[in-house]
Amino acid sequence: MDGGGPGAPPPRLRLASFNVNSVRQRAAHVRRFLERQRPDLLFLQETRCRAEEFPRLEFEALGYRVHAVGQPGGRNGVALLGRIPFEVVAEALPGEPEDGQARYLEVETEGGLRAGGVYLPNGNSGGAEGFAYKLRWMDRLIDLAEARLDAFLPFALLGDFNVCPTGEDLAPGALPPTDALVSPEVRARFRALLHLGLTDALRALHPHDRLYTYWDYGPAFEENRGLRIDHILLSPDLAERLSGCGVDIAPRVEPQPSDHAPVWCTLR
DNA sequence: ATGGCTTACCAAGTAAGA
Repeated sequence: MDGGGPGAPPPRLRLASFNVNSVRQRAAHVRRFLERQRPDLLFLQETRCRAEEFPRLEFEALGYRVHAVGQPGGRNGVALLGRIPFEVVAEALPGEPEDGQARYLEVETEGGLRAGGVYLPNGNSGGAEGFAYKLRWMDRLIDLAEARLDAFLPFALLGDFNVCPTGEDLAPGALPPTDALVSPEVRARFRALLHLGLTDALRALHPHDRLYTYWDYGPAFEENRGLRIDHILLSPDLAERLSGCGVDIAPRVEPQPSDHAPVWCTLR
């Protein structure tokens, strides 16, 4: 039923992504999410610890393999928790050898799936150079996605893209029009990813819903003044298999939450 | 249009997040 021999259908997969805003502060939220949803792959962003500081044991106890990519200083950080075997293909986005920021992790799973976890620069800090870094990072991501699609790999990108793709993807007035999350150059680069042939999974299944994945700390959540900045992008063959996709707000309702909520999808 | 939160730095006040 679930994989196996020649001609067998590929197994059903659940993929998810969660910006945790410190995995050491949010380990219990992640554990409850894993227990409830049992994703096959969960990409984390803003883990904010070195790899050796990652609280791997409590996830391994739930049957997950853990691979963390961190950096000194308590910034950034990405990781993968996987219930299926995987091999790490990349621990950084190619194209800028001096880039020491822990923002990308790519794996190949047992079933031949290529999946990349993304923590795209915010672009509002660091002045002009901070914004230029965001644009360069997106150009590098476009180059990488093009190469993966040219190779006809079943390919998925999941993570915090720090982009509201359209005006439908943020509450009215939630951001000033000059913000780096809604800038025309940033949105153009996000569209360039889609034009390569990637599908925005959440919008594919919920084209007109008011869906957010981030709400500022404070009254923003109860007022539903949010942003849709966490995304799952699927190559054409994976998009054909897309059977469900959503935002899980349960971890955002729990005490001491991350400011983001997880996004997930199911592939038949 | 921001920091009114939150976090990591590490012990007081920054910097970053979005």
